Amino acid sequence: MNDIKTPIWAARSGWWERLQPHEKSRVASEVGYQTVPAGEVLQPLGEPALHWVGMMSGLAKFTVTTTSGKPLVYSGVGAGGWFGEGTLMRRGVWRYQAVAIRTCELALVPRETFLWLLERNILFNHFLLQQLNDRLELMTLQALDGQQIGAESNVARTLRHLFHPLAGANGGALRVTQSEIGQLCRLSRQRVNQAFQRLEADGVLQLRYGGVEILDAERLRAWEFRAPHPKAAAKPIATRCSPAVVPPGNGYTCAPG
DNA sequence: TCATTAAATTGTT
DNA sequence: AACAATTTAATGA
Repeated sequence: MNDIKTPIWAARSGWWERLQPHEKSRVASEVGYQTVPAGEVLQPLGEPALHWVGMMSGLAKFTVTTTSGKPLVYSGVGAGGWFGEGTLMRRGVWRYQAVAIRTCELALVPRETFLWLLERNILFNHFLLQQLNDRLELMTLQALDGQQIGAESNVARTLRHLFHPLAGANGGALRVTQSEIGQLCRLSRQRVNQAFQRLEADGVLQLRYGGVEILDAERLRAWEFRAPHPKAAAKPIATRCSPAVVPPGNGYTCAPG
């Protein structure tokens, strides 16, 4: 009775070990599986979300359709990642599309099972909070793209987001081509290649054929906030004070030069 | 197991 | 975008 069948995706799921034994057995007995070929959607837009979706293998991009009709890629998910919890929690319909960049093998946890865990297991809730917080930070930083953020920061952020679920597993090896990274952060493959080489020169990763190996996760994270132009970084807001702007005797002093 | 070929991916311009 | 070089995967002897 106590022999719980451990699904093959459990080790890298990030949340399986947080379940009680009887919770594990329910999930293991109710989880479903599906394979989605490259280029097809993982979940039908506009229809009620029926499952919490886990990526056993493959790579997918999240897109929304803008008013101009063109799909806008805003995030991605790789092997070990799970998505759909937001839509499940509000018991809503899919408002975004997940499109398979490569063939994806999915694990599907039924909605009722997910909501059941959500109501009873505090450790499971902590996992979801951490994941939602990660995604919130990811998108907050995306607002800075093209402004004070360089391509290296963009690539570093996308890499961290993708390999986070399986950090530690595979020693940080991530099977993602440079072209696929380009799709996820809307950069040309060439620019991604350039960014990769700079990151490799800094020692944060090792380039491999068809993937990368993360060597230093902390330094990779530091790249997310590095300014693109070191020269123009140290510019004070005001270098000179004019008497017309700051009248004398108000307590302010003017910095020389 | 090895050699040959095609396909995929990378690095460069 | 185009090109050459490199790596992997597939095939058959």
